[in-house]
Amino acid sequence: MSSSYHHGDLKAALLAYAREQMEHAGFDGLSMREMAKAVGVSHTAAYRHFADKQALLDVVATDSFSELLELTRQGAASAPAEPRSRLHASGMAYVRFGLGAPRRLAHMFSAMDAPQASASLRAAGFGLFAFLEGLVGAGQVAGVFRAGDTHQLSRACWAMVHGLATLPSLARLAHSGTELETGLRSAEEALAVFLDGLARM
Amino acid sequence: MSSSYHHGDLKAALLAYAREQMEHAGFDGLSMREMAKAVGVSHTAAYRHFADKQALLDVVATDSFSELLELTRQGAASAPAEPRSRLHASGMAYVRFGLGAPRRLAHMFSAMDAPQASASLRAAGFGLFAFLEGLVGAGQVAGVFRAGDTHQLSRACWAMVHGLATLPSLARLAHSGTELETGLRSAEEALAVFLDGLARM
DNA sequence: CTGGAATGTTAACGACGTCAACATGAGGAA
DNA sequence: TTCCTCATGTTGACGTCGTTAACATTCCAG
Repeated sequence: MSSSYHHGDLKAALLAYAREQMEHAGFDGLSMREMAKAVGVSHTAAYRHFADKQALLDVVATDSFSELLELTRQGAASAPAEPRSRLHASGMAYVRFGLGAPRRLAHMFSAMDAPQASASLRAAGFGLFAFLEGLVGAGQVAGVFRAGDTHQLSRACWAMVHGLATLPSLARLAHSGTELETGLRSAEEALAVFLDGLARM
Repeated sequence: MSSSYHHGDLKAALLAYAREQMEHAGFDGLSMREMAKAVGVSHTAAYRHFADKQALLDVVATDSFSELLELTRQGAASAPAEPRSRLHASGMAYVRFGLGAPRRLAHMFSAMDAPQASASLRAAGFGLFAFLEGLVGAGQVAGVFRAGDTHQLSRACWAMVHGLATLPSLARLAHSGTELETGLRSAEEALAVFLDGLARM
């Protein structure tokens, strides 16, 4: 029967495995050879679909940016149609993503600030920022956010949210119990502080 | 003469080289073998001073936490003796460190959230947080910061600052010119927003 | 002065990323 | 159908890496 000399959908299988294992892998943990074996194919098979390891991981990062954009969009959409609530909701969606997939989030950014980052990866990251900038700008137009350079304020906002999503390594350090719940409660409070500052004075 | 069978201060030389090269190294770039060669010693010599590569990098991270604590301390000390100014100054010192050594900062946190992180590494990270928490608490006692769980507020504060220090990968993405200057200006504004929110209402 | 203890070297092993050469199969052209 | 071609997968090899074991050299305490 030789059910499979050709795997059928090797590319997708590799991406799925990489995305899933990225959290469990100790450091870089996942090697080309191990991924190939896990998917039931011989090492170097992946090279028919990806130029090298970096290219594969870049695609994971790109897809993850799209996923995160979608999550923040849904967050905003499911909130009251009012700037502060929308920004809050999409920020919390971002934080939830980060708490659920911390290593993947870290990888997304470490992949993006590499000089060889692909155009599509950069575009995906920029798309996420653009969405956020739209939310901030809308609040300014509505007169409920402070005036000022929208780009700068949006960067500040991203930094706040990204810090909250990224930092909970420290929650573990600070002897907290339930990691996820603690992280979310902290994020709620921090965002409130920031948004109070963002409000027009 | 055999000027050097024994290097003299191999441990320090390795740490210095690793700290210095961490920024230039592409990915993990720096290998045990390459570091040994650069320092003028044969591979495996490092194993007389460090259990393994992770141990060496953990020491770099630990030292960097101490360095960062010292910088934030100096920042606070050189500011007007008033809570907001002190918090602002030490936050900016943190951001400056992050803009100057982005990969090292990233490494510090990736090292710390590893399960095998050494006790001294965790202690160094916690010391930095404790210092920040002291600044926030002082502001609350003085009545100029909003009331609330000091621990939570401090986490929020750290997240803000850490995001600002970490994110400028995006500045590059957002077609900014001078990376460092832009990052610092953004950080100034973002911190102002956050601190306005932190102020007692 | 001398014999460990500290430090450094050489040689080797297995795992890794990647390339080149080869094998297999799917699908269109005759 | 038959055959050809190209996409896909495999095997084998090379150089590099982290790490260990066995050996060499130097320092220092007795």
